[in-house]
Amino acid sequence: MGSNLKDVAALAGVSVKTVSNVVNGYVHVSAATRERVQRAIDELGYRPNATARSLRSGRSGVLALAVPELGVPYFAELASLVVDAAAAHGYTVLIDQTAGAKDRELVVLGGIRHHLVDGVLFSPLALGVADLRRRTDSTPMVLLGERGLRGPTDHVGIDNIRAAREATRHLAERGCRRIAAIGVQSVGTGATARQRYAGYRKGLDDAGLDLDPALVLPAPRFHRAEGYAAMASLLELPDPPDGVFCFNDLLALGALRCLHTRGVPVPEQVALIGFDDAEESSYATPSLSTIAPDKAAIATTAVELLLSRIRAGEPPEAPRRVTAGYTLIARESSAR
Amino acid sequence: MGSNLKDVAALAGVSVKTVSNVVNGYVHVSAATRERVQRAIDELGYRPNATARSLRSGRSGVLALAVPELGVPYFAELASLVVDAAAAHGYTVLIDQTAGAKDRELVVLGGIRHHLVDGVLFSPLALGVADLRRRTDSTPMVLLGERGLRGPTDHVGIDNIRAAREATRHLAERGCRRIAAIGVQSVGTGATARQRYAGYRKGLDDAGLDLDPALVLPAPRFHRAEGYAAMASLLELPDPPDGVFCFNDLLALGALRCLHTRGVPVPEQVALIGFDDAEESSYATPSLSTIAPDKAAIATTAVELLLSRIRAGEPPEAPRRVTAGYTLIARESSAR
DNA sequence: CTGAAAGCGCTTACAG
DNA sequence: CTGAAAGCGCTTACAG
Repeated sequence: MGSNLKDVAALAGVSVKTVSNVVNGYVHVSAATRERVQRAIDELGYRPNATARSLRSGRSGVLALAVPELGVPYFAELASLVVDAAAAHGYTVLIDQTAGAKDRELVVLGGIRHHLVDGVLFSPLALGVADLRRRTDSTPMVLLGERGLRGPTDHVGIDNIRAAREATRHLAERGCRRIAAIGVQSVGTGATARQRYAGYRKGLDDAGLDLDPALVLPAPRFHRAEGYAAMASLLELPDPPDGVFCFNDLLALGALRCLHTRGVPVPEQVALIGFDDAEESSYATPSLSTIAPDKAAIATTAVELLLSRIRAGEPPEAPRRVTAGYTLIARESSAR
Repeated sequence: MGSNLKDVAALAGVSVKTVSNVVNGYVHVSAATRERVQRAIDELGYRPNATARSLRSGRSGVLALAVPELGVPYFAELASLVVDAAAAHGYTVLIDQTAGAKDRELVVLGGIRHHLVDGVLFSPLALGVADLRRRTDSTPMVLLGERGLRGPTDHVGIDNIRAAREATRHLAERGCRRIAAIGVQSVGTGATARQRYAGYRKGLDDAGLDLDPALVLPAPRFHRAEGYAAMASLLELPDPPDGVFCFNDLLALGALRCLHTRGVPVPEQVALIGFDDAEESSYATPSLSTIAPDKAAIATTAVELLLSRIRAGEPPEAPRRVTAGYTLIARESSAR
């Protein structure tokens, strides 16, 4: 260990440049030289120093992915796809968890490990457009997920409003008249929740149903336990819902468990639909209807957008916004 | 953007060394100088170049975590804990997915991004002790998970054999007489599966039950679909099992869904226990009994072991093996 | 097809 | 308390 280009060059009796050429697979090296160099490399156990390489070249081959938490299946699945998509282009991914906390998201905006990261993929929860505008760090960045489209940054996500509207209408078409929503979030944050709520209201409208504020429950973290608790309080209402649109699958799975515990038949008495299509949703009993964003497309598109920014040396070009597709998957939880 | 120490030094009218001192928070800088430098830093928007810093210092502050796939909840939860544990020490984590494929695990052994990674946390599936012995890369490495303890590498995991034995006995104590196992894997790979199988056999012994090879089913990837399929074939046996020990929770969740679909009451007719304690297991209906490894302890211990190796400049010290704890959590799926 | 030299941006002894 | 210089290990023009 510890050998460098110079050692290899000395042993092979060539210049450093020639060794570099061999290591990087350049064409114009004679076969004999190449072999001699290769032998020296093997003998010394030489490994190129990625740090030195990236200091010189200005590229590290590392992307950062900042998400709220890997413990949430949606982000874990997305991370898995991003890591694979990046690997396909020779890039490695470094993970940053923000817990969706504003201060930690601002740190990401400020830039993590400058010059050690060629670009940033970011799924913010708490940040607003104003924060994005205030950003001074110039590392190329692409936003992931379902946000408002008016920011100054490249972005790939799905049309949340349309998808949520469709989910709500789906329940109405199955005969639900009192459709609850679980997952609204406080003002100033939660663009995702805000959009899904907007879609929910439009869906109600489409179906000629009135909004009942008693049926709209918050869930700051989109966790299972919040879905459980929200469902429990909905069931205590004098006039409980006959359908529930949960803003993500974890909330729906929590709600489902609550309904089981209380002996409420699903979908007969209460129908359920979620959002995200976590893998576990199709194994629940009853299996969970949901909106399935095209996560693979989101991941590959985001990586490609980012790499094109990196290669372009980021001109002050207009932000690009890509809308990925989604599918409504009707399963047992809304089959009636 | 693009300013460096030299620019800052010029603007502040001091030497590069002094700027470096201020940036790194050294004590022996006069307040006046410090402030002048800080002003120049702010004015230029100077950000230290992490790459140059690590080339010079020999430390990058980056750890690699290599796991089969983030899509599996156990690894996602572990990754989440590792990222947080590393962050607590000022380290960032880069993710490598191996899919549990031997060739890709060998790449990890060979070393990823040399010198850009200070140390490696590795959860191998296909590698054997022989592969570990053959390793020549000298980047500090710690193995994660539940493997044989005889390798040449630092390791932290739980006592799989004991835990699996306990799980099996748990079913026997609940009155199960024909206990199946889902999750055995082919020879040469799958130390985890092998150990859990060994524990299963001991558990049967403890309970005075005979091993019935017809009740032992393979599952190469530990995925939900495999659990479903294995359960389906177990139900077709002339003499089906009355209890099933699944080698992880995903298998158990797949089996559970199969039992629901076939109308088999759980735990009355078939009791079930899993392994890992994925968060979703406590929300299943019935909730899933399982072995809960102390994942937080595994993550923090592994990070600490690795950092101590990195700081020590890795002497050829004997490998350290840490056994983390676990709990058997009895839930509804085995309550009878 | 190959070589000698400069330099990426920092930190680290070495002086003073 | 501060400065001038060397060097971490590469790659990149520039020559030949």
